[in-house]
Amino acid sequence: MKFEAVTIKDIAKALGLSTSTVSRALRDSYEISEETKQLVLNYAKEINYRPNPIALSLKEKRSRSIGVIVSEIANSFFSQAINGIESIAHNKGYNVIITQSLENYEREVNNMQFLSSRSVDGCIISVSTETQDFSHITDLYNKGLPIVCFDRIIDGINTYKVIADNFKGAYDATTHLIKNGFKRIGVLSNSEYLSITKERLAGYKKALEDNKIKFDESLIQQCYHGGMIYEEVEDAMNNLMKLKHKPDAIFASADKLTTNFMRYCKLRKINIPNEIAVIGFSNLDLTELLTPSLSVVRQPAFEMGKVAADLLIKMIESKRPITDFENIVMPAEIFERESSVHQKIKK
Amino acid sequence: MKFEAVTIKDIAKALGLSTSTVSRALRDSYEISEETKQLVLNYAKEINYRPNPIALSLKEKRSRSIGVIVSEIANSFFSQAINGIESIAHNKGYNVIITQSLENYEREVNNMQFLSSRSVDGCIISVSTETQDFSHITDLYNKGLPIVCFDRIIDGINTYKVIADNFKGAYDATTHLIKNGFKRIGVLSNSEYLSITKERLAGYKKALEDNKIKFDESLIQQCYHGGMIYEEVEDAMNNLMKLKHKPDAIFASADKLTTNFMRYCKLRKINIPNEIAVIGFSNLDLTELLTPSLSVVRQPAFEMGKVAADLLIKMIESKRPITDFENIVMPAEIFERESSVHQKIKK
DNA sequence: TTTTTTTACGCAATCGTTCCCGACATCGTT
DNA sequence: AACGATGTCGGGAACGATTGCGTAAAAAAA
Repeated sequence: MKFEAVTIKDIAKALGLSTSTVSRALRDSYEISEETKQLVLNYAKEINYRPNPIALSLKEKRSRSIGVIVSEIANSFFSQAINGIESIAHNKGYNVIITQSLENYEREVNNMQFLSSRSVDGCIISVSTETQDFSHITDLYNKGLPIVCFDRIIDGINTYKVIADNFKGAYDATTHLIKNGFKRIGVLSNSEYLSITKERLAGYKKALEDNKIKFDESLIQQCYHGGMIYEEVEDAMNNLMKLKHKPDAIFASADKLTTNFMRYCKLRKINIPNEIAVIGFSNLDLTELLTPSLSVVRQPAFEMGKVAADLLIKMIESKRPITDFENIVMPAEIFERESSVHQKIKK
Repeated sequence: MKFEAVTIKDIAKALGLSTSTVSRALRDSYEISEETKQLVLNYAKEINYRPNPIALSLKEKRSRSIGVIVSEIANSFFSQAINGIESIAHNKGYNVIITQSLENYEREVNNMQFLSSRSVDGCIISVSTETQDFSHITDLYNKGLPIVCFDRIIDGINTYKVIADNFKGAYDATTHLIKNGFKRIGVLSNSEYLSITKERLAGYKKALEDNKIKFDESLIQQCYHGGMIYEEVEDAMNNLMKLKHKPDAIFASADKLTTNFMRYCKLRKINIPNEIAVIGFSNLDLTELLTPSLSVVRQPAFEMGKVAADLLIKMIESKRPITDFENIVMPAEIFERESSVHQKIKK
C-alpha cells in the first residue's frame, strides 16, 4: 500500500506559481503579495495540505520532537513522569516519542539509535538495570544531541540530571521503620549498577548508623532485574528468610520489588506487618487499596518529568552551548500506612 | 546546540569516490569491486557511519516504524498490549512509536497527524472516550495509510479490527454475579461512544435476560472519562446508592472504573462484597493483593497486541491492497475472587 | 588488430521543503 | 529621462541517500 500526500509542488502547479512562492506564501513572507498569499492559503486549506516534516527535518536538522527512553512504561513512576514530560513538551510545541527498554541493554541501545537517527531534537533517558556501558549515550551527547538524565542517572556525562532525593527518601523510610520498633531491616535492592540503588542504599546505611544499628551485609539482596521477574524476588526473600536472624522489616527500593514482596508474603501467608513489615519506593496509586495498605516512599514523578522536559527544551533552544549544568534533586515523600506499623502499637 | 552526523558525502570526499559508489559499496552492489567495497566498509565503520533514516524516508516513503495511539499508557491493559505489539514489531525489524491521547480528542488528532507525517508505515489505534468524529483516522486510511483498529474499534473503516470478546466477557461476569445470588446489578459504564461500551452493555443485558431479570435503566451509569477522574465515579456511585432500590453488586466495565469503585467503598467504609459486590474489566496484575481480592474479566492484552502488530505489518508489506478483512475476536477470561462472592456463601 | 563485452565507476535526478539570488515590473526622485 | 528603491516572483541549490543511465578502461572475443 502506498500513501501519497499533497505537496507544495501540487499547489504550485495548480496555481501556476513556483514552489518558492508557494512556500513563502505559506510561511507568510513579506515578499509575497497579500493577494497571492490568500490564493495559496485558500487552496492549501481546500486540498488539506500538510507540510512534510520528514523533508523539513532533513533540511532543518530538527524535528520539534523529543525522545524518551524508560525501562518500562507499565511502571507507574515512569508513566507519571511521561505525563509530566508530555504536558510541558506539548505546551512548547514538541511531540514526544516514548520508547521502553524493558531493562534490556540491547533494546536501550537500539532505542537510542532509533531516536537519534529519527532526528529527535533531544532525549530524556533513564537507563536500564543492565546498562553498564554508557557510550551509546555519551557518544551522541558529545556529537551535540541534547540529553537530560532522569531518575537513573549516569556518570561521565556533563548535563542536566533530574532525580528524586533518593538518599533522604531511603533515610526517612528506614528511620520510620526503626522508630516503629523494627531492628533488623532487610533490603530488596535494585541492580547495583544503578545510581538510585547506590543512593538509596546510602540513605539506608546512614539511618542505621544514626540509630546505632550495625550494618549487616547479609540483609541486602540485589535483584538485577529490579523485581521485574517474580522469581528473583522470591529467591531474594528466600535468602533473607533462611537467615538465622531473620529480618523483621523490609525496605524495598523499587516499585516492582515492593509489590512482588507483597505477593510473596500473600502466597506464603506471611503476615504483614506483624511477621514482617515493609516500606518501599513506589508510585502506585492503589496503595491504600492493598492489604495491608502499603507504606511508600513516593517520588514526585509528574513534576520530575516536567522539570526534565523543561531543561531539555532549554538545552535544545539555547543558542550557545550550555556548560553550567546542575543536578535537580526533588523531594521524595514518605507515606506511612499499615504495612510498616506493627499492629500492637497501632492506635 | 547542533548535532552533525557523518554522511555518505564525507566518506566519498575522504576516499576520493563519488557518493553513488559509496552508496553502492555500502549496499554491497555487484557493480563495485571487492577492493573498493572493503575500503568503503572499513572507513565507514571507522568513523561510525549510520545512514540517515530521514533522508531514506523522504525518498522511499517508508520508515520501518509503526505508530501506536492508546488512551493511556498507565493503563495495564494498554501497556501489556504495547508489549505485545513491540515483541512482534521488533522481531520484524520495525520500531514502535508510542503515543497517548489521555482520553482527549484533540490530542488523538494531533498524535495521528504527528505519526502519519513522521511517515510511520502504519498505525494501531484505540480511540479515546471523547472521539465521535473519526475523520482523522478514515481520511488517512483512505489515502493509503495502513491502520489496524484495536480494542476500541470504530465504524466506517474497512480494515482489520482486534478486540476481546467483550460481549461474552460481560455476559460471563454478569452471570457469575447472578449465580452468586446478586440480583440488582449496577453498571459503571464507560463513554457511550465506545464500541466496547456497547458490546459490554449488550453482554450484561443478555445475561439478565437469560436469567429472567428485568433490565433497569437507572442501574446504568455512564462515566465519560472512563473513570480517569475519581469524581465521575463518585458521582455515578452516589447516584446508584441513593436509589430506593440500591444495587447489591456492580459490574464495572473498565479498569479505572473498577479501581475507583474500590476506592469509593474504602473511603465510605462500604464492605465489599457483603454490602456491594463487584466484578470488573481489568488487566491489573495486583488484583490478588487488593482487599478484597478483585474478581475481574481479563483480556488477553499481550496476545491482542501481537495479533494487531502482525496484521498491521501484513498490510504494510502486502503488494496488492487487502480487501478481505476480518474482525479478530479474542477470548476474555473471568477470574473469580473475593470481591464478587458473598461471604455467607463462601466456603 | 579490431570489435564486443564486461567491469567499475560517475553524473544527475529524485524525494519535499527552504532560502539565497537574480529578474523583472512599477513607482518616485532628481 | 535616467536612476535607484521597492515589491513580487521564479530559478536553482541544498539537505542525505538511492538509482537509472552513461561511459571510460580493461578484458575477452573476433
